[in-house]
Amino acid sequence: MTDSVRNIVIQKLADGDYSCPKEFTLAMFSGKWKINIIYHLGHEGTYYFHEIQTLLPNASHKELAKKLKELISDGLINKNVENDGPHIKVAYSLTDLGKSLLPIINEMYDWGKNRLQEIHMENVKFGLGEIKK
Amino acid sequence: MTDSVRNIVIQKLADGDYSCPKEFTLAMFSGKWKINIIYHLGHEGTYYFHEIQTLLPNASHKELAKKLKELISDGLINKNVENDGPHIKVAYSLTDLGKSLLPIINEMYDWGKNRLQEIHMENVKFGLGEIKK
DNA sequence: CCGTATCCACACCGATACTG
DNA sequence: CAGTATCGGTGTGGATACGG
Repeated sequence: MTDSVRNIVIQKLADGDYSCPKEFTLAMFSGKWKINIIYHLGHEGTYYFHEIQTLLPNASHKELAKKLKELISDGLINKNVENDGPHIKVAYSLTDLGKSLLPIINEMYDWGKNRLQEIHMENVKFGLGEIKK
Repeated sequence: MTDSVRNIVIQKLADGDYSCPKEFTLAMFSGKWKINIIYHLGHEGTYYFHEIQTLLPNASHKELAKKLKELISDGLINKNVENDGPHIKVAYSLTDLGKSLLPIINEMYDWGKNRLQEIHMENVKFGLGEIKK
């Protein structure tokens, strides 16, 4: 998904418009890969940038960096630069604010899992001709 | 926000890829105005198309119709056409599946409300110079 | 190793207008 | 009243490359 909600919300805040709390929350994790980043950091702890890359192999280097930057500016994750030898390693982890989002994301996970199972079963039945509908 | 998650998820389903339940759920209500539509229908019941238009005055006629159509095809809302006199009235309401999404949206509302209050207070304090940071 | 810039394709969404 | 088509501006995100 894209991210236009986030820009709209940012604009609203700049205008002193504090309406629509649910859109604000949605803006936190809509935007490609964000919900996955939060989920992984929430369930498995700290990751280095290159580790996140391997966790999300389809995410481009550029977008990952961009989304991590946005998550930082939204206060959801921390960044920690380690000067480890010749190269730099950057560690990311959830802030307390980021952690407070986990219950919602977990609920989304559960809802989606149930719904996907339903759809899958419907498709199988449909494919076998057991349901005409 | 935009809607590309939804297309990605639809594509995944077509490919038999049932991974990433949280992205699937996210795809249900990301897309401009969708979360507001679900919220209103969930809290206040059935609305006619033109009523939804007045509830969301900034939403264009076209996008509203499009998003409602998507919500129907996702199984979240029902459509009911009434032949009421010279003109047609179309009533929309949540399905049981749509209702099952309300706890998540309500949690998003609460999280956003709290967070917006925090931000607002920080800004006020910052504006008054009470916090340097 | 990590961040950012450029270029480009494409999807979204608004305004508008036309149909039933 | 409700749905759809067209056109055009704009934002998103991928590939690639360069800088720190």
